[in-house]
Amino acid sequence: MSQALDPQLQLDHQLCFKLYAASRAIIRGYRPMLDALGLTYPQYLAMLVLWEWHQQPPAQATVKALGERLMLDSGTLTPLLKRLQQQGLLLRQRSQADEREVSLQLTPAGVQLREQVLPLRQQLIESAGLDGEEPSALREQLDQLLGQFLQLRTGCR
Amino acid sequence: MSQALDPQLQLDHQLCFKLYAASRAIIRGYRPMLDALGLTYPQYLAMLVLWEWHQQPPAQATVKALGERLMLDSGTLTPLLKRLQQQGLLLRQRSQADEREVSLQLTPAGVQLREQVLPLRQQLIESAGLDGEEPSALREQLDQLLGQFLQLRTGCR
DNA sequence: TGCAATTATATTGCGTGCAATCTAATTGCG
DNA sequence: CGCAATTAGATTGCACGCAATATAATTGCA
Repeated sequence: MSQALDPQLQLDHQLCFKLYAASRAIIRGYRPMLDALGLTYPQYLAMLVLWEWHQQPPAQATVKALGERLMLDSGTLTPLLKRLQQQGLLLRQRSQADEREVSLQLTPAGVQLREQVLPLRQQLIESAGLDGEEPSALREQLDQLLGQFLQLRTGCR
Repeated sequence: MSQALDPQLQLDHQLCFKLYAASRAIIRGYRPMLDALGLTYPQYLAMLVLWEWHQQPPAQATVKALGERLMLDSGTLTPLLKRLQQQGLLLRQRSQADEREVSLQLTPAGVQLREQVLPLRQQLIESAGLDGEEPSALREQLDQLLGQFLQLRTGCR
């Protein structure tokens, strides 16, 4: 009696939903680790970049550069970075050369926090039953997909 | 002079970041379509489920059932559904049999909105250069990944 | 039957995402 | 040089996500 469902519009066929759900599920999985670090998930991503920059300083360690790396804008980053600063993990200061820019640098506490991550991360990977090699194919496909959508964006300009 | 970066903690090696970024990029891509429909992305997902239910009514068309389908809780869904109701797309009413439950049903306007989706969606797919077949492998891998993380959750209980 | 445990939803609070707007600094062109 | 255009951040407003808590209805067990 009921009509066949249009597969185009079935939730379970939507790649977008799979991505959305998988992303949230993984972030949920990170929660024990992040709670131990006292960070939210996007704060953790920002710290990953700042830790990289600490080891290999980039030309400009600014809010803009961080935004490009994480694909987030200042509307998201400004309050997020203020919270990390309040936690004593980093400093935000206007650069003298160009006062429009705000340069970011880790405090010693910010640098030190990194040492807590690796063991927690190992624990997370083990409890999730991921061996770390497995998801590389998935990662490549996501890169490709992301590339397509970024081209779309750029192509629209 | 600079040390080698620990690949474990490089942002670009994090599957979680790829998923997070890809999910947001795709949602950005949906924006023109969603603006035309007057829906946000999670509202659109909710409507996808309600349209399915309209064609194949489930045992219980409740907030709880919707939450299980979308993996969202009432803290997210209650205000979202209130907004859809304000837009005249659905009705929320306590069920007589069990007054704890709130049953959901589309209004005629809610049912009709579906007809606007298919052409807009076709347009989106074309402009993104996706032929619709391509992402099926990715979808399966995401399913697998999601399954792993859900097992993790369930296993913890 | 009575009352504790469970269940479904609602509410509150906080931290994003992101569009839109604002401000201040810098650039670049006539 | 002077001024319009651009650029980097900050701010505002709105809608999620989600943890924590509250409330009301239902279940189930002694």
